[in-house]
Formats: sequence, structure tokens, C-alpha cells
Amino acid sequence: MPELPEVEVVRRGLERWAGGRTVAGAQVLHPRAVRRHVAGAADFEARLRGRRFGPARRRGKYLWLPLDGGDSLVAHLGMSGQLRIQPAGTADEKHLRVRITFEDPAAGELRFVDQRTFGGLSLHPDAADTDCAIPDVLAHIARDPLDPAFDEAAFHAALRRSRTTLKRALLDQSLISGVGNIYADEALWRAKLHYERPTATLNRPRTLELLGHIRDVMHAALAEGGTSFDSLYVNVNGESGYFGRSLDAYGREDEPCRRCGTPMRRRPWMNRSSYYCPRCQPPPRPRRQKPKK
DNA sequence: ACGTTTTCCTGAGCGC
DNA sequence: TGCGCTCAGGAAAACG
Repeated sequence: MPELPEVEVVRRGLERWAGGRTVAGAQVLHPRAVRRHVAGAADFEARLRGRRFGPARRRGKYLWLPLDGGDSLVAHLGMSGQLRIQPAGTADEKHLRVRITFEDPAAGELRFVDQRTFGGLSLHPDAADTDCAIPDVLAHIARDPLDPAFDEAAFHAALRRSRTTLKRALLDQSLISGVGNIYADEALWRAKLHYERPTATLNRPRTLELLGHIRDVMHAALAEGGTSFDSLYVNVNGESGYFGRSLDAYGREDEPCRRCGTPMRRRPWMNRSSYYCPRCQPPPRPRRQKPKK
């Protein structure tokens, strides 16, 4: 389950191993892996041939490689996606979905491997109305907290304006991108905030503190060289990262809170789970709807 | 227009 | 041994 730091590691790997190279051919082995390329697998393959990759870019968990001529190859790893550079002739992975070969085959081929096929590749033109070059399909994705241009004031204003709850807001890609279930729980634990706290109750310093914790937990992951929760994630060099040792909240049901020792809790939340410390992160007092007599 | 729910997909893990 | 069930996850479509 790659989160933003893992995706950043993949970006760096793509930049080093695919940037500047020219595509010899592309082979789609599973149509679902290119389902977001609406013109279809054959079109995807045809339009990649002969194109040269520019420097790899990222926003949130989306990756893209600009192509000479204007479009970009957009990638999302989903839950189980991997991008790997493999020597030509290496046995196909069981869940190999797309293979991209280059005009300099000695430097290896690019493979998209994805067991659960939530991820995928597609080609898109750049958005016309943005100051920075970004594929049109990503124009609605907010900047991520590691982006120097992330607008903290606008994020705080959005929290104040909205009537939603904290974790929902953290996972809302139009407000802030790149925060997944794991790091949302980690950052909320660090900030001692409950996941169902109404966003409008945060004052500015509290919002900034929460953003600081999000960045801290992501930087910590990056410092470990890109991390992951299980072996499904592999970076472009085929090395798997692991951040499990550093998790303070996610997956720690019934284990003692590392701050106060209280057993951590897990609660069902939006068809998944939220982990929190009931003492450090007390639930918000239910808003009184109508004063009962 | 907004917030919420459902959907997509596969394999690991579990109870029986 | 194997069946059927639950769970995991991001993001977009569908729903209210």
C-alpha cells in the first residue's frame, strides 16, 4: 500500500532509470491496467512508441512522465502497484500488466506489476489553464503537504468552511492530496486529535500543527528510504521498503499507546478502520442537535 | 452544490 | 482440503 513517501521514492527511481529514454514499444497484458486510457490498449501502445520521457513528476500519489510532444504518461499505483526496471528477458512477474521497452534495451525495461489492479497507466494531455504543467486529469488534485506551494491558509479556510470531520478532510483529494488511511491515523495520533472531530473547530495554530505532523510522518518515512506496509510495494529497483516499526497508531489495536499506555482502539470507519488512543484522542462531544427539554 | 455511499479487484487469512 | 466469508485500500461514480 504505497503512500506518498513510497510514491516519491518511485518517482526518484523513474527519474533516474526512465527519464530521457525513448520508448521502443509498449505491451498491455491486462486491459484493466489501462482502463483510464479511454482510447484503449492498442491506442496506448501506439502512442507511446517512439516517445521520449522527460523528468518524472508527482502530485500526491499520482506520478507522471512528460513525453516529448506534449502528453504525459500518468501512473497510479493503487494498492498493490509496482513500477520496476528489469533486465530484458527477466521472467514475467505473475501480475505483470504493462511492459515498456526502450531503444537502449541494455538499460532494462519498465514494468507495471499490480496484483489487485486498482492502479493503472494512461496517457493524457497537459491541462491548458494551469500555470504549472500537469496532466488535465490531475488538475483537480490538490497539492500535497510536501509541495512547497501547498497553500496552508487555503487549507485552513476550507476546514473552517466545511461541516465535515477531520479524517474525511484529510482523505479528500480536493483539499489535500497524498494522505492515505495509514498516515492520516498516524498524524492524528501525533496531533492528539480524534478522527471524527469537526474540522470547523480547529483554530489556525491547530491546523498548522496537524500539517506539521503530517509532514513529519512523511519525512520520517522518506528518511527510511521509502516505506511500505507489506511486500506488495516494491520500488523501481525491486527493493521493498518497510515502515511498520515506526507506526504509532495504525494496526495497533489493543496495544498500549506509546504516549500514555492506554490500549489503542480500532473502529470501523468508511468500510475500513481508524486506529486511535481513547485517552490522548478523546472523541468530540456529540453536537447537541436540539436541547432536550 | 454538497456530503455520503458504493463500486472497482484480488488474494490472504480465517472459521467451519 | 476446500468453501465461503471478511478485509485491505484510493478515488471516482452514483446517490441523496
